[in-house]
Amino acid sequence: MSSTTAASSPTGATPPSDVPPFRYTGALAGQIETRWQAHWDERGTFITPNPGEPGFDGSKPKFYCMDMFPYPSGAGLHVGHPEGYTATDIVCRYKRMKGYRVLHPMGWDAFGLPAEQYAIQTGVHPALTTRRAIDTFRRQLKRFGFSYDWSREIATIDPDYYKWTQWIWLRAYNAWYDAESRRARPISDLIAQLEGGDARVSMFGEIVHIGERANLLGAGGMAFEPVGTQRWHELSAKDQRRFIDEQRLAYLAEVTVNWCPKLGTVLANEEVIDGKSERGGFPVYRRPLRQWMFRITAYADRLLADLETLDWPESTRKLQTDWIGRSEGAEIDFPLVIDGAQAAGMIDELTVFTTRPDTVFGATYMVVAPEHPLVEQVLAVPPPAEGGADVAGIRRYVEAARNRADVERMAEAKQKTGVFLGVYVTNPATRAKIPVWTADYVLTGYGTGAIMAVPGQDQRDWDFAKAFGLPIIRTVRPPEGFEGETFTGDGPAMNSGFLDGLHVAEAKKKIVDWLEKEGLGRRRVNYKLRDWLFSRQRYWGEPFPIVYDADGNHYPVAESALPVTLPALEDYTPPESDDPVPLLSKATGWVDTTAGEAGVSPELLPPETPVRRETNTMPGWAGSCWYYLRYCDPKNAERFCSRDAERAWMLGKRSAGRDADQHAQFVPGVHHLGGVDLYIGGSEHAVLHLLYARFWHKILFDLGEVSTPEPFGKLFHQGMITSYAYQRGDKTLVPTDQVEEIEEGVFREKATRTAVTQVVAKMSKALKNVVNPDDVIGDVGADTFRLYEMYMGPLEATKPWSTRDMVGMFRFLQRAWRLAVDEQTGEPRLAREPSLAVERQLHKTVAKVEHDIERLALNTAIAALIEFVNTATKEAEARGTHGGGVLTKDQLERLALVLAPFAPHMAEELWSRLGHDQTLAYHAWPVVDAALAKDDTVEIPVQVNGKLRHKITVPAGADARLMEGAAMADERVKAAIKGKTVRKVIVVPGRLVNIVVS
RNA sequence: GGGCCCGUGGCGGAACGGCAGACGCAGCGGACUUAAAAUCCGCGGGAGGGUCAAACCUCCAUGUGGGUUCGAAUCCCACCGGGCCCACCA
Repeated sequence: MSSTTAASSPTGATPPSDVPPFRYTGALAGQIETRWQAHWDERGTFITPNPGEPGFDGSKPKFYCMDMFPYPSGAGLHVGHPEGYTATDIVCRYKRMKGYRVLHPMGWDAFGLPAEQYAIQTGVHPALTTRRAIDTFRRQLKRFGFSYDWSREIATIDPDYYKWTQWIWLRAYNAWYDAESRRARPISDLIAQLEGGDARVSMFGEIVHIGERANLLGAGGMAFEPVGTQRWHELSAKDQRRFIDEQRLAYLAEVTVNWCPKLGTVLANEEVIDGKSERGGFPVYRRPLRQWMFRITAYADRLLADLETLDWPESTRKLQTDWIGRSEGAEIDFPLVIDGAQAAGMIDELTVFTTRPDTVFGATYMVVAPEHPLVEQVLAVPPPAEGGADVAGIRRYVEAARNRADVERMAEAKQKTGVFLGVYVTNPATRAKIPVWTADYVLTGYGTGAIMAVPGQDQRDWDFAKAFGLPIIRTVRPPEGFEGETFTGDGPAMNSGFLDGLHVAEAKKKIVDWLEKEGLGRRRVNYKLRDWLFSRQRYWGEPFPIVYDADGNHYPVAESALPVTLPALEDYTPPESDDPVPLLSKATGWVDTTAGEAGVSPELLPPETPVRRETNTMPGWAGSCWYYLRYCDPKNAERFCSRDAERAWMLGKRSAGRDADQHAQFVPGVHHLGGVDLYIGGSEHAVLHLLYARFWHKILFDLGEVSTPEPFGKLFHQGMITSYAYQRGDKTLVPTDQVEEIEEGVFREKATRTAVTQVVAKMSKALKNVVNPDDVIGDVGADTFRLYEMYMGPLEATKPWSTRDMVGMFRFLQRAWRLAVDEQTGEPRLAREPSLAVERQLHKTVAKVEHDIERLALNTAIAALIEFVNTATKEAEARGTHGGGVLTKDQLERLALVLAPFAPHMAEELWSRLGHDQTLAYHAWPVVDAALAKDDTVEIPVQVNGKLRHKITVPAGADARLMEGAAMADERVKAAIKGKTVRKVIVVPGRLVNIVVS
């Protein structure tokens, strides 16, 4: 018996000899469960055929139901894992009985840092430790009796799997985003356009379509022969190559990265929390580095717009919306005041993005990010030292800003820092000459990396202006008596020339119209979302299918040569360096090869060409971006997923309503939103995984590889399972094993005998309040465990684990068992005649369970089952049928069927004891007789002035007149309204009567 | 600093704007037992009245204070408390 379940466990001890042989004990539950699990495994009960395979029935509606696959850690499952898994299992088992063909797979998100860090310590290959962890997870999951199709099991570390991860990446590498048609297209289309002369290249490296309206920056709507563009054939081969490489959806770029020396890798913005690494909490520094990027920004508008079409939690849609961060505003050009010589190609104007163009009259200075090109230019060609420009000071500031960890920057966030660059621009509205500063409160990645500072209307600018004595001009009149600093509310414009008197909205419109007319600016939508940094310096990830020649040009590995397999290393210790060095560079024999060996197409490079492999690897998110597609066809060697299989499982008719997919039909070739029908996982993935996967899916959709625009039609987050913990007066937590309960609800710390209070906290090893699922199942069985976790509360809620409470679910199963099975003989207990009351209750229960499963209210569904069992048990008591049964065979069968999604092992056992030799997994769900599910008469509360006075009993279908009459005729109601004037009578048929008197 | 969510018995939680506390745990009482465990049955928000005991009756109760409504745990506003997320995004 384990230490985690209290001594009060009903079943843990060896049963004494007087326990009936067929009593439902933990031991019997264990026998029943392992027997049925073996049965399902041997018969392949939950193996799901694909189109073209025997047993596939395309006439059934599809239901694709998926869990977020786990990272198999060495520690094994914790109680949080089975929460979501049990919920999906219940829904899947229910849907099968409802006649759906159900796809319910499981796999492993197996690349990741812990295995690599373990390898650094021990030298054991991560593949080995990961395989072991997977075996443990699989064994543990099977013990829960989840109805996964294990024949579809995948792991992201399988070369057969990551071959296709690399393949999809190559598809993105060989694609570009066509802004005209708003979709990704093969890059060969772009080359054909350029070669055919339909498009040109602007001096800013943008594509200009001939005959279309030019989208050239500052071109002012020019058509035909745009100035400053070049014909494709006028470009050198090198420039052509560079241009094409810059257009790719997966592209290489020198970017400022988040470098984490402790982890020995760079991190995506999403992986940096408060300037520290999400994993480990180590400091993160900014470094310029040449890295693989994903052009997710090209999809910002579609990722935003399509959120509306998804049946997702509101909170998650909002998180993604905020992350994408759309804001409408304008770009405004501020020409540089040029005093000295200006060489060709030098910056001569500063363009800023602002959401408040109406405040441009109040722009008294400018700020650029320390990484802004203007800073480089100032350092290279120092301006005249007018106004105290100090080149050495600028250099010092910029260096410091770059090398400072983000944590430090944030700690200092309130204290504004910056230096004057010694240059000026002209405010296009006021024609005033205003100074340009650099400061780290302006971020390089957002907008243009430069701002116009309006201290009167922006608190950050106000703080900066105060710190450096810069002028402040209010451009919106604050309300009477306003005593704050910056005023950000609405009000009439002031000090703003022709805008004066206009409120913010009109002022914005007027100024942008003016700017556009004058060619000084333009309307602009800006997104917070930045391109996705996709390189990591780790070992345990997917290698890129890329090599470099001696000149540093990159070449893709041909699709036919995939996968590029990860080499083994002798030593996993990261290279000693202050700068990011990929771990794979240690595999010198693998890194240095030839184009032919690496599998580069001979059309791109002669096979003997010496090449160096890309040594960065893909981040942990890569494998999870498309695993739901691989499940559809996990063994396909020709394609990541056959088109038939993809359509069979992803394409489905869905309408917007939550429960509206009940009668969905699979119609080949018809275009619906579709995707996974139910995806359950933690809300910690609300932005990262779920945004990345949507992005990959849209690329595949654009390239014609998948048939739906979104991967996950319906998403649901299960809540966290927490635990009780104990808190001292100073709010520190005491490990659970150092606390004793001295009386009901009163706790104290054993060592000090001081009182502690019970609080709810995350389970943690340090607090000694971690529950091991294996122990619990060993005591009470998987069915009880499943019921307990689903009964704890609403699926989405955070709930504390309480082992003590589990006995309730065990007792329920025991009562259900005793209702059906003779504890002495093991024979079914059958009634000859059904009780009408019990029959009615059964219909009600089936209806309630059905309704609740559809809305994922599994706790109340179980409550309904308990009520039925209690009703039937009482009926048995009343009849005195201790030896015989109270339920007929038919009723017991229906009980087994509705119990099956929740406690599948017991349900199968009952089903087989009732004489069936086939599994109930695909048996039809019991039909509800609506007439029987309703009572003949109902009790109706009668209120007087909204206060409950009495109850009356009326026929179920009673109309308002009948109800009012019955209420008025009731003696007690008469007494309550005696001597008063009835003003109004409100009757809600079937619900209540309210008599308003005075 | 901004945003979102949540406050209901001793505990977990029920409750399309319509009987607050379903169901479970813990507790109490009883049955069975030499006894205990297990099991089964019953009782259960608070205060007061009523009764041998019940039934029953009255008032107060969903963090606090307002509001909307015939009627509010539910909708709106403010505050208090707890949690989560984002955070110099111009």
